[in-house]
Amino acid sequence: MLIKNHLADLVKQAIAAAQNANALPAFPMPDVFVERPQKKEWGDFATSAPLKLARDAKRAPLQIAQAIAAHVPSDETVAKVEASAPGFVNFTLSDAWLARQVDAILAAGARFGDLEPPRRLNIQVEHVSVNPTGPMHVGSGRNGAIGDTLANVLEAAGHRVHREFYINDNGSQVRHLGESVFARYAQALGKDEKFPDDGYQGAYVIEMGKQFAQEHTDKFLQMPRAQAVRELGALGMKIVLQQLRATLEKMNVRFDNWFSERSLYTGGTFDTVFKVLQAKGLVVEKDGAVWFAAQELGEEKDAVLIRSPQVIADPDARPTYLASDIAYVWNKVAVRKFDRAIYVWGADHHGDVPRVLAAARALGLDPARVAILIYQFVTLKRGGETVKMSKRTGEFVTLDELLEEVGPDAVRFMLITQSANATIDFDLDVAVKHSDENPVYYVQYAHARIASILKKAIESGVSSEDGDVSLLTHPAELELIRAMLRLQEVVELAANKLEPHHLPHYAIDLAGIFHSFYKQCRVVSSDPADAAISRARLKLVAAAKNTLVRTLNLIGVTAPETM
RNA sequence: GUCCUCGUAGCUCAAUUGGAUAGAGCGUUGCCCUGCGAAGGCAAAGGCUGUGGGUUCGAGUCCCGCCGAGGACACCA
Repeated sequence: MLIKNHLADLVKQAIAAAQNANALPAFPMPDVFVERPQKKEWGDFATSAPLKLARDAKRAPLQIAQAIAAHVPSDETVAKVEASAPGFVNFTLSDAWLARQVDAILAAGARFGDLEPPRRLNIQVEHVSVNPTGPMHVGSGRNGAIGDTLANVLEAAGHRVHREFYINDNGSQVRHLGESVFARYAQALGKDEKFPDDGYQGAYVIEMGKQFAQEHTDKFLQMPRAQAVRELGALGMKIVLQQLRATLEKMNVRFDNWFSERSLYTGGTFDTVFKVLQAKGLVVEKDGAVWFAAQELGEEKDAVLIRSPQVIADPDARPTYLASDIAYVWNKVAVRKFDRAIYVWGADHHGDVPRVLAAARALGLDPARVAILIYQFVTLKRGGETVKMSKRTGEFVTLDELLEEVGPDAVRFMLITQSANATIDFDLDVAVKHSDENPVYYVQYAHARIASILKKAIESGVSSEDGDVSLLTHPAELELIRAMLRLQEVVELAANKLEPHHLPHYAIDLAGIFHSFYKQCRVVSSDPADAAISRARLKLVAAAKNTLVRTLNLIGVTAPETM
């Protein structure tokens, strides 16, 4: 159980006890929240409950705080309870209890920081899901960093998590890719084929054209053009998907499943949801197209589900992305029965959120089971100027290039450190030049330092065996323990609010507190008189390493032994 | 024009259901390595939280107006 929840219980007990003793008047038991105060003088935890109770209790807040403080039952975790103006109750944790937590952290090992949720949920995190038409750009990298870290955190919070990449293999983008590959392929064979105006101009398409010309000679020129475009598009997409997978793995992003959009049609899911919507009168035909009557559900306007034959000749290509999205949400929630389906979408899709949620409602799905996390864009700057990015023109900095220049750990850390709803301004010159000063190295350095201490201890024949943690009484030692114990709260916060950015901030804090401890407290000592404290501190340092490793793993970056 | 996100130290960003004197990193200035990794520590300077109102015991956080940045408003995805 989280300490703050335990303390909240103590506060409730104190309120009841104070009421029994007539120190407080009768009023219904409120919800009590305990939080971290800003100042050390205010202890480890505080509650502002007295301020909130003032009205109901018809007493001055400070008076209520004093009554509560006086009736908090004694508890092994708490050393001091104080009422403080204007109406807080402050808790200071017991030094002895804190010291004991070092053994607890070591015992928890790789599972330290895990929570036990009231109910273990099946959660799907679908993220990245970039069109498989070319190399990833940095924005999609942000998507992957957010999605994967979130998935890690939800697992730590005690849930079962399924990571999925949604392959847009049914849209016009893939057709454009096929057209582009076809043109490059024909050109590679010396044919004067016009490159489509809206084609993908990147060099990777030229490469594919050459490759296919070599592998298949003129096979695709011998078949009907439409068929060749389709088959080359499929081949091209396969290659792009392999590249995407490779790029994502560099960033430590992996998926349990790669889900085909097309399968929503071939597998009959779309037909099913279409009939459900039809039965509810939410499907209308207009101007030759089939529309989703979103207005009936309070949305601003209707949206096309299936385009008219006049606009798109190929029947397979007529459904819009919205048609797929509706079938997909049904597949996630109704068919695969995920308790929660989390989407990670870029800001350019935020306008689609209400329609998907409306569709979920229309299909009788609980909208609370669907969460769509929107993140803002990443803008790159180089030489003081914004780097414009467009896949069509092929002018963009790829994620691969960034990973190459800056390094996977730094990229992932930077993409996750900022809250999703803030845009990221990424100065490439600075990122490359000052990469040594990236916060991720600050954290990793703390880890490497600990690894070095542990190595030194082995060389010096000092062991943590039988280390007595009750000897850990130095303020810097206790400060470090306090910092380690915050991990669970950070996991809870990040999981509840779907805000993975809290993790790197915590990691920086923890590393800083470790560095400060290191400066103040000698761990491995050659003085025989220090033998006992050395053993205890080795335990402390091992616990700190455990905590750093866990935090870095959650963020998805490595914890190097040496740097 | 309507909607979404954002505006906090010189720069990049935090700030846990609205809580106490708004915090880090980088940069700047000054200290600290002849015992565990100086990719480090300690200290200083730096703020009317874009702006004007409002809500209340209390607002960076909630509401309204204005200014500024990015995004969305297709039979594109």
